[in-house]
Amino acid sequence: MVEPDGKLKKRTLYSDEIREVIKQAIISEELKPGERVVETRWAKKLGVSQSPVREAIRDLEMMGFIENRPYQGAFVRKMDKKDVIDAYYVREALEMAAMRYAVEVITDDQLEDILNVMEEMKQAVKDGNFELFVEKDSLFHEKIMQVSNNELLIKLWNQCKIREYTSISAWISDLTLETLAERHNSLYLALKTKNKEMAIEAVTEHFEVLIEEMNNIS
Amino acid sequence: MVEPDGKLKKRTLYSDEIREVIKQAIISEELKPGERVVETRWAKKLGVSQSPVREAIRDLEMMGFIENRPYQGAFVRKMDKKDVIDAYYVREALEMAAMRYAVEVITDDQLEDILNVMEEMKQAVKDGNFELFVEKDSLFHEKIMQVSNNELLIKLWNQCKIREYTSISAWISDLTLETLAERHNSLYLALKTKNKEMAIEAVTEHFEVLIEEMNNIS
DNA sequence: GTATTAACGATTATAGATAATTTTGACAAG
DNA sequence: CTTGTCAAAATTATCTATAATCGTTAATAC
Repeated sequence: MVEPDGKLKKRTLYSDEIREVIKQAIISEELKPGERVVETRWAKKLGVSQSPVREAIRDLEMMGFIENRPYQGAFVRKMDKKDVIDAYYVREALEMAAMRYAVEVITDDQLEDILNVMEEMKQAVKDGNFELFVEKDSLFHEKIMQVSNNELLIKLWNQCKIREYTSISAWISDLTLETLAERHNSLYLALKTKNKEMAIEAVTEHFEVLIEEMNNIS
Repeated sequence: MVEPDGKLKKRTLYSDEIREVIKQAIISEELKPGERVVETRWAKKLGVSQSPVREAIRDLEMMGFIENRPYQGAFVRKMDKKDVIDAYYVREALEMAAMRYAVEVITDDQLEDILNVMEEMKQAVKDGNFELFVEKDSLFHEKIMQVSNNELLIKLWNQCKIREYTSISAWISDLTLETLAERHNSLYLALKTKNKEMAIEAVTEHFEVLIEEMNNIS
């Protein structure tokens, strides 16, 4: 499988890789909301058979990117304002659960790790690097979730986090990134001081603001 | 497709049906935790091809029944005490979110519906019908979730609810079913009086007790 | 003209066969 | 007795082909 020039040449693509390709197509809006995702088309396009494409589509359905109707096909999920707000409510519940537990068990190493991510996030804002900000923001919350050490919690959280991708770019411009970044301070502070009430307050406020801003778009 | 005797004779099984068959095998412990679920075996056993069995297994993985490792196979998930407690914490978070919203929007019809289910649940206890109790208990909570009108919330809740199946039978005998049934009263009352604080209190207590009892087992 | 049905094309879902990967077990070397 | 190598067996992942289903359009009956 290793060619003379040292490059890897794979015989075929795995369903995981196909999933990522289609996912990127959705995120980049190459595939638009409501549009159909035809198994055979993508199979031909990627030079693979129908089976792994089918699996990829099923995975994307579970992740919330796609809606699947029996014998009718798969469609890129349309996400309206309510969907996004609903997702925020769920995320609030899950991150609240994580934080309540995290303040009791977080280690110094984990605290430092999270602080670093927050600094990188602020730097990304200063540099005006939107992509990097989104990545670091996501990582910041992910680190907190991981402290909870609750596999199921993390799994579900990942499923509702996804829904941001397609919407965030639409409204982020109306906010100053700085404000968003600064808001993570209180989350970090609650963890650092191991203050449960502050943690609850911080999460509540974090999402109140996000939901509020989402409501003001229309 | 309809035979002379009037029975339906299907050409083949759909993956959904296969999923249910395997799920039942897991719940009934015909397939034990840790045991392997071999695609080709089940295909032969059910007289279908590998494809729909594979899909069924993937679905069961998403539902938390099965653990899948690439090129190694699928195994019935082992569920230890921590897994069950973790699931309770997540359920608490999700049901809390649902209740907070439900008290504000619940209609009289929905209230009556929930009351009826609660009565049926208590009746099942009186009759000593364990299976029916579990079904009604599940339905009770499901109805509350539905009031929230948050699709994502319901979807995730369904995923963590599943984890009870395999564990509940192991410890339920140590509790009086009556106590369990009675505990739903405060949940209903909070909804009826549309009292947010009472709702929060009720959910918190409900799961505190469940988690406590889970901890007191082995 | 409208409603109902039949046939077609496109696509999904499954079947049957092949390729890729891991696991197992026998055997040899240390 | 342990470790490592190799081939065979078992199983997963994918490929190709076929069957089932849906949506549409055209034809027919009323």
